[in-house]
Amino acid sequence: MAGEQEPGTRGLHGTGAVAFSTRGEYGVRFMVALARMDHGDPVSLTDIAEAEDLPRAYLEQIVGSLRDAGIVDSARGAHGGYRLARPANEVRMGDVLRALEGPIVPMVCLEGDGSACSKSGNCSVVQLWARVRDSVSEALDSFTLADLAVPGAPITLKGR
Amino acid sequence: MAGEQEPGTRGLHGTGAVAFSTRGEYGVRFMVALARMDHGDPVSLTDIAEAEDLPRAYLEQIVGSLRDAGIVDSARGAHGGYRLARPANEVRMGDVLRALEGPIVPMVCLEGDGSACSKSGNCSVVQLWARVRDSVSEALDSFTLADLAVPGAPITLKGR
DNA sequence: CTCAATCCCGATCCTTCTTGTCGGATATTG
DNA sequence: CAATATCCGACAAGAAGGATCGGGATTGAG
Repeated sequence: MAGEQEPGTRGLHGTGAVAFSTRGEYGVRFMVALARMDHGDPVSLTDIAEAEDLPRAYLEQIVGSLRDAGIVDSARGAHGGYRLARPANEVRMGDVLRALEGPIVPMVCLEGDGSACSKSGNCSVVQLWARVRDSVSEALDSFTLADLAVPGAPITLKGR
Repeated sequence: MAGEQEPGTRGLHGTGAVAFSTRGEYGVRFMVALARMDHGDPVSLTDIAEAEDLPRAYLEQIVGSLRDAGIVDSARGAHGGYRLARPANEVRMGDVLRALEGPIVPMVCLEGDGSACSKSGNCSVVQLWARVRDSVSEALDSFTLADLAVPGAPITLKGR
């Protein structure tokens, strides 16, 4: 019996700036668990939710984003469940996080094509936000799912 | 002139993940404006709020954090206002953002000394979040206020 | 065919955070 | 003292986050 969780009990994840929400946390934990449990047959959401002690119904919503992004495949019906759409070492964590949380956009003025900023062109501050955005993307993409799913493996750093 | 702004109208800044709030945006814009206007005498909040078209009362709260962090000095009374506590080229933007938004903590398990994570030690995912945190800090600290406050923007088209 | 196991999907709900506003207290200058 | 500022705490509307719920659609097994 995974203890019932009350709504809005947890608050935001990460007390300060640049925080990912539980979508990011739960989704990543789901992916890691799936990568470990995926041996060919689909793994059911219930199994993963229990293994990771996550609210099943909520996780269902989150995994929908991963499916829509083509990161996992789903199979309906009895003995259905989820599988990795690609080998774990071909799944960049940046793709996972972007699917879960949307684009990495630290400030409005970087949205879309950048036309949102009225003073585009002579605004020097935008370079700061752009640098942050690129740094986060690089950091996330320097990990693959395989890096996180292997139990005892030392993390080998790529890039940088 | 400065049109009244209604509460909660704007929403979060940055549509996706890793977004800074308006505290970060307004605070940085305040700092840049102050750096440009600071010629020895204190600059009043009203002047800066008007120049940047920001809600004055709200900005007042935000600037309080900068004062508490020792990033700006304040002078009360007539002809009072704010001054940079240090030269602009000694003010790292990381310090500014941390003062405004709190510590850079992408995920709860990194809070404080890291003891918040129950499975600390054998959790490989924490390294992902730590990398993100460090990347953001480095990116922010690679800029000083002087980099942003210079009038001729760095990368815009070069005039003469 | 029926049934159980699953994924799928929309609606709803409560809480917390964000984004302000307001009114007054306090300090400083002239 | 009067004018000008910063300082400070309380409060409020709205958005976003974090889930729960109920049912619908699919599939495999007996």
